[in-house]
Amino acid sequence: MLTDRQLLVLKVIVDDFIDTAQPVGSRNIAKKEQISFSPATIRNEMADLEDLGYLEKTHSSSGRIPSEKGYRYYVDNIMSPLQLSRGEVHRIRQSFSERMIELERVMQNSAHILSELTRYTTLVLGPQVYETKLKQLQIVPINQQSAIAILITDTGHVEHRSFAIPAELEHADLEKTVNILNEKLSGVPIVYLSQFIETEVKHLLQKYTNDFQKSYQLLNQALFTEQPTNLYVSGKTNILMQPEFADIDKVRSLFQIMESEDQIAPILKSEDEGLHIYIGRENKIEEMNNCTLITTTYSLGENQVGTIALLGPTRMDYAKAVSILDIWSGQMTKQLQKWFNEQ
Amino acid sequence: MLTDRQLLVLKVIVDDFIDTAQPVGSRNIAKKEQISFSPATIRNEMADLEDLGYLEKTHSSSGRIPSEKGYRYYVDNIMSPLQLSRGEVHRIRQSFSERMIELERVMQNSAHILSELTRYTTLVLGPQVYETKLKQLQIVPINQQSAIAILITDTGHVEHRSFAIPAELEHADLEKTVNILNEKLSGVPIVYLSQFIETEVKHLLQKYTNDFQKSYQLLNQALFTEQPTNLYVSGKTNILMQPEFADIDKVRSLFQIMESEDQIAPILKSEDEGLHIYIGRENKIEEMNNCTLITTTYSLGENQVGTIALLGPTRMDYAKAVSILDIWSGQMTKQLQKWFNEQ
DNA sequence: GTTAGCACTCAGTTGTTTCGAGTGCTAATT
DNA sequence: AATTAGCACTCGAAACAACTGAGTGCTAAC
Repeated sequence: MLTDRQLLVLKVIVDDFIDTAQPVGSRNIAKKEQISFSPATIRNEMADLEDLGYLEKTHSSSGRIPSEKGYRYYVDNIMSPLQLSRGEVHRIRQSFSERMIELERVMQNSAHILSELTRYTTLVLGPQVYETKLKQLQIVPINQQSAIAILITDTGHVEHRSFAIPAELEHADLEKTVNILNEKLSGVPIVYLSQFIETEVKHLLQKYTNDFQKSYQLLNQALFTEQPTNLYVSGKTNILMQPEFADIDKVRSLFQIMESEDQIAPILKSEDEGLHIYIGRENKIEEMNNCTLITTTYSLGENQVGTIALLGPTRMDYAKAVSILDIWSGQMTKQLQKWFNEQ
Repeated sequence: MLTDRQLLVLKVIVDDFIDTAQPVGSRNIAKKEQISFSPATIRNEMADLEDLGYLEKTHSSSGRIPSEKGYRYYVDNIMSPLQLSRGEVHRIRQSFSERMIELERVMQNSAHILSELTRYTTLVLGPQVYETKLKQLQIVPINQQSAIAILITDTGHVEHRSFAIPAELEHADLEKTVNILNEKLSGVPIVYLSQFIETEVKHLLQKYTNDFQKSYQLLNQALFTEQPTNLYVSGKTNILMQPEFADIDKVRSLFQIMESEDQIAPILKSEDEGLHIYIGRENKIEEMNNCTLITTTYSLGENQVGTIALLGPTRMDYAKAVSILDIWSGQMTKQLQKWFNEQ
C-alpha cells in the first residue's frame, strides 16, 4: 500500500506528464504549491515508486514518466472525476436534442462532438446487427425500371437502396410481392431473413404471383446487399496533434488499422457492459500499444448493446475522457429508453 | 525551343525523379540505355536546362530536380499517355457496372477505386446543387409520430430524412399534403423550392386541408434540412506514404484543409471543362504548394458538371494519373448520358 | 525523517572531420 | 565545333568528440 505522500507524488507526476508529455524531475515537482518538501525527499519517493513499478525512467538520469502500471493505479485509485464545464455538458446534451429516428445520425453526430470536445479520436460502434429486427419495409417505384427499397429496423437504422425492377415484371406482381413482404417480414431478425423467406414467404409468392421467378429476384435485390457500416470514426486527425505521434510510421500503421472495420470492431466489443480502460498493451492491437482506449457501452432495448470509445495516447487526460464518456453514455441510454418505449 | 537532346535529358530526369524522389545526377543519367553520351555532356545540358528554369538544384553540388516549370513543360510537351493495364481499365469499368440510380454510390465507389489504383488521394465533387431539380418526393409514415421523406433529384441524388409528424395532424390531411407536394413540386429546381411553395403550393394547402398550419409545418420539416454533402474524399492515408510528407507538420495542415469542404470545393470548381493540371503553386492553397492537383470534369445533362480530382505530390506519376482520369471521366460521361436519356 | 551537498549519468546540442556524390571548368580528343 | 576525360571544388550527410544541463543516487548533516 502506498503512503499518502507517495500517492501525492504519483498524482503530481501523472498530471504533469499528461499535460506536458515531458519526463518529470524532482526539482519541478518541488516547485508545485501542493508540495511542501524538498527535491531530495521527492527523489527518494520516486525511487520507491519506481521500485514498485509505478514509474519509469527514459534513461538513467532522466525525470520519471508513469508506467502502464502507474496509469492503471492512477485511474483506479487516484483520479477524481473532472467537473465538466457547462458548455461541454451542453454540447453533449445538444446532440440528443433532435428527434431520434435514425440511430445513424445520432452516432455520427456524437462521434463528431466527442472528438471535438476531447481532441482524441472517437469510435462508435452501432448495436449488433444479429439482434436487430426488420421493422418495416417499403418499396417505392421511381420509374419503369427502378425502385427504392427503404428498410427500417427496430434499432432505428434506416437505409435506402435502389435497385432495378426485373424487366417484364407485371405491376400487379410487384404490388403483391411488396405486400407479402411487408406483412410477413416485419419483426424478423435480419440474420434469419433469408431462412425465413425460404420457409415462410417463398410458397406465398409462388401461390399469389404470376411470375414467381421475377418476384423472387426482386425480393433478393431489395433485401440483400452489403451490410451497412456500423462503425463511425471521427477526429482521426487529432492523432496527428499528439507529440507521441510525431513519427510518421506510427501514424501510418495506426491509420491503417483504423481504416478497417474488421480490425477495430472486435476490440470494441467488450465482454461486459460499462466503462473499460485499456492502457497501452492492455489492448491487443500492437499498433495501438502506446495508446489508451476507453470504451463504454450504451444499451438499446434488452440485449442490444453498442459501444463508444475514445482513442488517445497513453498519456491521456483520463479524468476528462471518462467524464465525457460517462455523461454521453448516460444521456444516450436514457434517450434510447425513452425512444424505445414510445415506439 | 529546346533541342532534342535537352528534351530527352529533361524527360529522363523527370521520369527518374518521379520514380525515386532523389535528385538526379549526370552519372546516373548516363547509365540509362536511352542515353548515348557522357556525363560531362549531360552536365552541360543540365546547366543549360537550369538556366532556362526547367531544373533546380537542392544545393550547389547536388543532382537536379525538376522545377515547377519543368513539370509544366513535361506535362505539356513531353509526356506520352500511358497505356493502362487491362486490370486497371477493368476496375474502372467495373465501378459503373451496377445500375446507376444513386449518383452518390457511384461517386463514392469511384473515389475509392481511383485512390486505390493511383495511390493518391481522390476528391470527387458532385454536380452543382443549384441546378438540380426535385424529381420525386415520397413520404412514408413509420408510426404515429414519425415519417421518412425520400427525395430524389434529377441528378440521381437520393436522400432520406426522418422527421416528426406534427401532433394531431389528421391522417387525411397528411395524405392530401403529400399528394399536393408530389404533384406540384416535381421538376422544381431545389433552390427555388421555398419560393415556389409560397407562390404555388401554399394556397392549395390552405384550400384543401383542414389544418393548414400543421400541414405546412410538415412540409417544412420534410423538405428543408442541411445541404447534403457533395464532396467525397478517399485515400487520404495515401498521402502518408509519400516521402515528401515525412514531415508531420505538412501532413497536419494538409489533412486539415481536406477536412473542410469549404476550402476544397472552390478549387475543384474550375472555370471550364476538361482536364486541368495544377502543379505546385499553380493552385491557390498554400498548404498544397508542394502538391499537384489534377482535375477533370464529367457532365450530366446540359449544364450540370461535376469534378473529380487526384491529389499527390508535385512529383506525381502524371502519365498514369492523367490516363486514369481520362478513362474514368469518359466512362462516367457516357454512362450518365445513357442514364439521362433513359429517364 | 528530512534535506543540503556533491559526484555521476546521459540526452541533446554544437563543432569538427571525413566521405562521397555531384558539379563546373579546362584542356585534350574526335 | 562538338564531345569527353580529368580534376579541383562544393556541400550534405554521417561519424565523432566536447560541452552543457537537467536529473539522479548517495552520504552526511540537520
